[in-house]
Amino acid sequence: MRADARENRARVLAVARELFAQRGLDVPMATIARRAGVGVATLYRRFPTKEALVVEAFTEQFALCQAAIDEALIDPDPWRGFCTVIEKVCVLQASDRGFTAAFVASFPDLHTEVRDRTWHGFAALVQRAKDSGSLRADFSPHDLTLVLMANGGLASAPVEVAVAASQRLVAYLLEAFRSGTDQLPPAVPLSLDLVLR
Amino acid sequence: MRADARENRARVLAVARELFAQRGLDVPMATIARRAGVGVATLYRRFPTKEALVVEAFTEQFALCQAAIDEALIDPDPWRGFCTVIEKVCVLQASDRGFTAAFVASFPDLHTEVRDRTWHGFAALVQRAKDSGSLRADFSPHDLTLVLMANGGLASAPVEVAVAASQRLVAYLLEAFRSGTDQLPPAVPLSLDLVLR
DNA sequence: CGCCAAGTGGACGGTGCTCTCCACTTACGA
DNA sequence: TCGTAAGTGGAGAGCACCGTCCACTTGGCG
Repeated sequence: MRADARENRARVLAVARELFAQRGLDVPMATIARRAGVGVATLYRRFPTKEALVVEAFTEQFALCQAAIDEALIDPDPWRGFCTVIEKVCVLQASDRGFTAAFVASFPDLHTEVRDRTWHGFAALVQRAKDSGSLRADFSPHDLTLVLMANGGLASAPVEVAVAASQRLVAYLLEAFRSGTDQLPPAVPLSLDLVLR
Repeated sequence: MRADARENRARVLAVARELFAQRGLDVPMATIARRAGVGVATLYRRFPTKEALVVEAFTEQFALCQAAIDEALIDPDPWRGFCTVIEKVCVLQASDRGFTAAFVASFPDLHTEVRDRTWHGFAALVQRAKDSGSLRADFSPHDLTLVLMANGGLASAPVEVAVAASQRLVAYLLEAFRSGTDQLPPAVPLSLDLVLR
């Protein structure tokens, strides 16, 4: 690959990440191209479709999620590990407007590879937290999806507001996850497949 | 207005309500027209713009929200009143895919008239619940918006799933609203203006 | 230095949407 | 029954977007 081409590709990706974060996924490809100082054709040569660009632009964030889980599994305090994961992922989601959309948009592709690993990691985290007595027994791993979807609902607000709101929401939820005095409606098996439509 | 015209108008409105609930607000006007057995022109004659149709289609639901608050203010048990409002509104929102979008889409029009009334009603409800000692003191009326936005995030799932998920989410949140042992991040003044973009 | 594959940009086709225009039809008062 | 204003449907204007095509430019190897 020629040097100038590689540079252009990198610039496109950077611009895409920025615009997706600020304005969500419905930024026109032409806008991204213009802001990156290239023509649309260049953009499409590197990323055959918009979805491809989206996926590539967000793989970094997905890796961060995975890393958060891995790290939490090492934390000697199971409850703190559990909380940290939820807090980290929610901040990530709230501070990047395209995150949720990218997540579902790319799900058919991530397929079982990354997905199952993340899921099992989180399930383990949940079990550890339950065993230590800090997480309520009727918490379901599916509740992670519940949290993600709920938190995603904040994305329509401007970023700083969304982050602040997300922090308060997460604080409320974590408190509810810990105490566990009341009877809950049954857990809903929200595999993200469902969400994907 | 001629009899046949009135009938057509009603049919359009019914179809619109149904389709918006099932599929969200991005149903094409042509689809609504076809399903109602009329041409697009007829539709546009009655509702000069798509937004007008949306607003008209959802005024019923808005009234239901208002009624829920009024009713709750009469409830002798302040905490039960508070819970009922949140539960009712959230179910409404989760079972109708277009609800949230319609809510924000029509906000500039509802303007101060309905809006302030709803807001003051809810604030009163909150105060009552706090005074009775059942609602945590650091709960903010702005947290209603927080709940609405979070609950709105569930709307991308199929309706029955969304309702079930919403019920569990609300149960978690209400528990957190009641107990109130932990320190919270500050409330975020999420006036819906902000959400509107 | 010169060649050419790799790279480029902008015009353009295709699609799907909202809303308008206008020639035609129909309810209904007189 | 008949005239007419109210009502109607469908074609299409206008717009925004995704993705393609092709004549042109340029980096960098030999």
